[in-house]
Amino acid sequence: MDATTLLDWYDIHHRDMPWRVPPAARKAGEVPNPYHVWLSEVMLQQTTVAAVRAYHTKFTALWPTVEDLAAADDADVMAAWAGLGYYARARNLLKCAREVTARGGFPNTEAELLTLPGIGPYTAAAVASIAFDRKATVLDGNVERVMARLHAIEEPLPDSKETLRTLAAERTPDARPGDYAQAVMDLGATICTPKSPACGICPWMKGCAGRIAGIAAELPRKRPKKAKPTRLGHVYIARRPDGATLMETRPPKGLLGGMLALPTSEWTDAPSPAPPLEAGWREIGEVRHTFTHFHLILTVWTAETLAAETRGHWVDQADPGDLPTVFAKALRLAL
DNA sequence: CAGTCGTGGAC
DNA sequence: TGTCCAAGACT
Repeated sequence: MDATTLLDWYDIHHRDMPWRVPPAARKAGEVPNPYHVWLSEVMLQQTTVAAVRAYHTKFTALWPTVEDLAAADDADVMAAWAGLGYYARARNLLKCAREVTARGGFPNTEAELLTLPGIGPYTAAAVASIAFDRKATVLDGNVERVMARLHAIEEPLPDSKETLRTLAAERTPDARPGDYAQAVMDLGATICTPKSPACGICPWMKGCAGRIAGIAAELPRKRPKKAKPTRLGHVYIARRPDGATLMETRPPKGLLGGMLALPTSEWTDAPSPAPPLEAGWREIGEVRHTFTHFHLILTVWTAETLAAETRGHWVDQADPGDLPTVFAKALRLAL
């Protein structure tokens, strides 16, 4: 029921990831690459390991060092991030890479890391511990869940967050803080899962108050969420005879900010007017997509050519892979 | 502080 | 099909 028990479990059940140094290699003196660790932690924010793997591999191949990333074109980085979601992360990733490069490398303390763009309390603790072996307590969704169950905390999130943070800090060991941080999160991801936790094989089952009380699977409690509204709009795919597609770069802030996109109408609660048919627009179907806080239904229109575009620019080889998913869906419908 | 900000997989 | 949710940050 202590950190050593968990580290023993981690030594056996460690999961390989492209950015990780396995515990055996770390004990032999191998040091993590801070750039790889930072990149992985930003990508992993609210995102599954399965989704991150390919993107992490792609990014380190395109930009092997943080200096390479700092020198990249914004549009190339946004295109490479397309499909991973939460695009403010990509914008902050570039800002952070440029700051780190300007100051000659990553800072190696939690407090200094916290001052960088896109690095909040979780990521600062994760990079400090994993990349630099500093004692720091990570508090992510996994750790919140594990602590809530171990101590049978019934107060709902987010009210209980600071209590959970204190409990997590009390358990953090002086030795192997990086491995420990990854071990707690792995425990949450593989054993202490949100639904039907595998308490029977948990290295911390002895003394878990939530398991003993029979309420582990119900924790952590959470305040009810708001319902998602549905918004409606139109998306326009204009193609030239040579195959070029009219696209635009979205404004630098807000939803899908800075991303390459197809032109659309406003997205409203009530249906908006269809485009004038004399302009040659043809309806080819609809696309449904759900964002974090609303559903979206877009009517998809195509036209062979427009006399003169009023906005955007022509892209010769439109690639759905360079677009946020909602636009990739619409483009695939037209192709 | 509560709202904003994506996506795909699990159930 | 709908709901939940994943290694959160920013405003």
